[in-house]
Amino acid sequence: MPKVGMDKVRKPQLIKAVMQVVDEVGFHSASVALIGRTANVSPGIINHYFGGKDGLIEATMRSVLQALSLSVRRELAQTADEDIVGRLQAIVRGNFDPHQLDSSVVKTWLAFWAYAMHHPVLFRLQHVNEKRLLSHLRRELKRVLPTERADFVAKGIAALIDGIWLRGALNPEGIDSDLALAIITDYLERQLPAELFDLHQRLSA
Amino acid sequence: MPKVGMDKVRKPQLIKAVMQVVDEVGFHSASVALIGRTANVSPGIINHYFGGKDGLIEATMRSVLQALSLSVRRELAQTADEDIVGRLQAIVRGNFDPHQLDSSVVKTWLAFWAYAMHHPVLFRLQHVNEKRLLSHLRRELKRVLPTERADFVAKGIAALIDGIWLRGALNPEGIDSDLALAIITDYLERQLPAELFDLHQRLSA
Amino acid sequence: MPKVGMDKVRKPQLIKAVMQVVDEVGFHSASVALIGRTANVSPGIINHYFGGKDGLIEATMRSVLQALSLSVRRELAQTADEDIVGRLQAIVRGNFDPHQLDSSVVKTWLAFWAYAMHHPVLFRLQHVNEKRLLSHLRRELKRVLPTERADFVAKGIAALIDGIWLRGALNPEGIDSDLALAIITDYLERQLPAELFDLHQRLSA
Amino acid sequence: MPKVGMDKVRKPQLIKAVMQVVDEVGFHSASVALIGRTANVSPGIINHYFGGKDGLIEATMRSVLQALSLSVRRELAQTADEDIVGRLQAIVRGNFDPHQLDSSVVKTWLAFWAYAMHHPVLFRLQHVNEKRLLSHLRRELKRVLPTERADFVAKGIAALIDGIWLRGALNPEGIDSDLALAIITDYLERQLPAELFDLHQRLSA
DNA sequence: GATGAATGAGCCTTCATTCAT
DNA sequence: AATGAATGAAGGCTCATTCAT
Repeated sequence: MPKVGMDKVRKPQLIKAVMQVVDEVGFHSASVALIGRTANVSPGIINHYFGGKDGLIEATMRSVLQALSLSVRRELAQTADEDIVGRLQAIVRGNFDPHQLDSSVVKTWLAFWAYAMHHPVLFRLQHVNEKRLLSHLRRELKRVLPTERADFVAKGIAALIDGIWLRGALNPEGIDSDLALAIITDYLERQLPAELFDLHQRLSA
Repeated sequence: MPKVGMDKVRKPQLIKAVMQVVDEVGFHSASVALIGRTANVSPGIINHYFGGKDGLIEATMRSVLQALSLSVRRELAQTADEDIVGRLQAIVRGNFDPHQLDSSVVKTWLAFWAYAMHHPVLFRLQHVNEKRLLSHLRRELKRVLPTERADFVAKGIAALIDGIWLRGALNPEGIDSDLALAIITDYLERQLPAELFDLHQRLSA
Repeated sequence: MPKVGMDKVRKPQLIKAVMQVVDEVGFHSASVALIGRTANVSPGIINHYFGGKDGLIEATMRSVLQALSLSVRRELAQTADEDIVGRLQAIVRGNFDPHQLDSSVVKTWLAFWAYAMHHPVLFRLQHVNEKRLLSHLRRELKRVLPTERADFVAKGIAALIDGIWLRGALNPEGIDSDLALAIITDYLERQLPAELFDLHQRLSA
Repeated sequence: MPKVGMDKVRKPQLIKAVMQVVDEVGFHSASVALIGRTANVSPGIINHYFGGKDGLIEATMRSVLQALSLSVRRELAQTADEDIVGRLQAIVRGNFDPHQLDSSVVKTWLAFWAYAMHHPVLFRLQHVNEKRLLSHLRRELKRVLPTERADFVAKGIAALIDGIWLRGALNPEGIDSDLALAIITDYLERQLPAELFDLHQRLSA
């Protein structure tokens, strides 16, 4: 009697194990045997569900990307459409979601970037993700800035998000999401009309 | 007597080969056999000069870090001490030196970050490097901003530098150093007194 | 489900292959590749079962030691407790058991000794073995000789056993176990009271 | 101006280094690089003087064999021809010469035996050595015992010599040459006419 | 669906040997 | 005579993958 729907159980279980192993020993030491042991399954099963190690790696990367995308969309969904400052901050908060700051997720991201450089599928995935952040930011900024300026500021905010994230990831003290929000809000205050902040104040109250 | 002083020739030759291989096939496929072949030497020589693959990797990382440090110092040396804006821009230019934007260097940096997470020696090296950027920025900013504010702005600039660099590295179109300078100069203009820019104008003329 | 209980099959199979290879090409040429080929398994399996070549070597040495110990105990078990001469001869016969004279076993012993000098674990194993022979001999001799004399004679018999064995191992004509028994029995006749031999005669009849 | 007669200096120097290295790290870890370093010469020189590692090993073995032969001959030369017991003891003393009990010599012997099993040249050398001991013993014994008996006793003495030597080599407490002489003298007393010992007493006085 | 024994290619490393100097 | 840089084959080991159960 074969258990049905084991996909739903095994796949996330293994993806989580990959991140845990990457956290503990690094991507370069993440063997199928170790991942299997961490997930309490046999190494052979990875082939069964993912068609090989590469499939598992790819699925893990997709999972990380989706989690980020979900975080941002969840934050945006909770913010009024008129509150442009709030929406920009929501995008920032989504990128600094506690889950994204988890050690295993952070290390998986770092490994992901290095790995993606030589893996067309992952590279494209990552590029889509990168453009999505920019597109989210631009959408809001265009409502209050000329297109060209909106592009410019969007790139600034995106750089601040990724830069703060990266520097925190490489720092023993970790990522300080409050400081991230403070730096980026300060940036916004100097780029956007003051009225938007008054509006934001009123809507948040 | 055998050839002497080959250290000076072989070590840079092998370090360069590492970066070339990382560029071509990725860090995870950079075997000593391939590195040796790329450098036109036998694989065994790596042990002779670096005591093993790890020694070569470490030496490569140190080389990359030193090159960056040198770029920044070179740019700073060419800028007048009174020209605070110019000095901040020099730091930015140093970080976006053409050599740092070379594909093989970019990929080595990415690999370096992921690898350093699980390699205490490299982690410390990388951390020193990270703090140095902040310290360079802070030194200039403190001359015109209150300490606390200088710290805050230094973190912003550092984040912009690393963020723009990272996003460019992950982008098929590469890193646009002119745009980087524009974004960061724009940031500075909104953080620093206008007189500093007038002074900069005069000194650069 | 995969085949279970292969330990019981593979381990002795590989240990036997080690001895065969040592016999054929010598300890210094016994590579895991050759051992694997001899056992008709892949070289990787040695890691699976023994954790590495050293583990296999160690297991082989233990096996050789245990076989010797077993031979002696088997011979002793077949001899009446009162028949002291018979028991001493049983110990000798155990040491010259046909299995111990097999070319592959002989060469493994020789390699073992040289190797054990620089391998603490094996050295201790070998030392325990060496003391056990002495202890077996002493136990019987003390029943008919003063303690000090029993010690002295035990050392003589042990030396004769090992000396005859060694000289036979290094001799193209091999080990002559009948001669061994004759030489040692002659030694005993000159060290022990004649009545013991009369008793032995009667009990053997 | 090439130095002449360096053979006389370099060869013994390297042979000694082999034994020292075998003592320190074991035969299986005695690389030419390590031997060269120990002898304070470059690794390449081994080829120059011995035509390769094997030549050096072979020369070392020959050296060990010759030293033993010399020890025995030296002891015999100091003993009166009529003193048969004394001459037999001289042979024993030669075999337990302090130089033969040196740790590096002991370990070289052990390695030698294991290695000789698969090296025809060394095997023959070692066999000649083995026969020489027997022949020395037999020559003396035949003067007082029937041929067949002399053969038998010679084998007993040879076995005692090698057995005591081997057991001492494998024992952390080392080889006790006084005990060796005591055990073998005891053996002789029970195999040879008492008058020979009286004669020995008188001649030694 | 799941196991883990088994494979064999590929890795890093060691090492005897060669050779330009 | 002597060096030691350089080679490249061979070693032990790791690991993704396969497959009988």
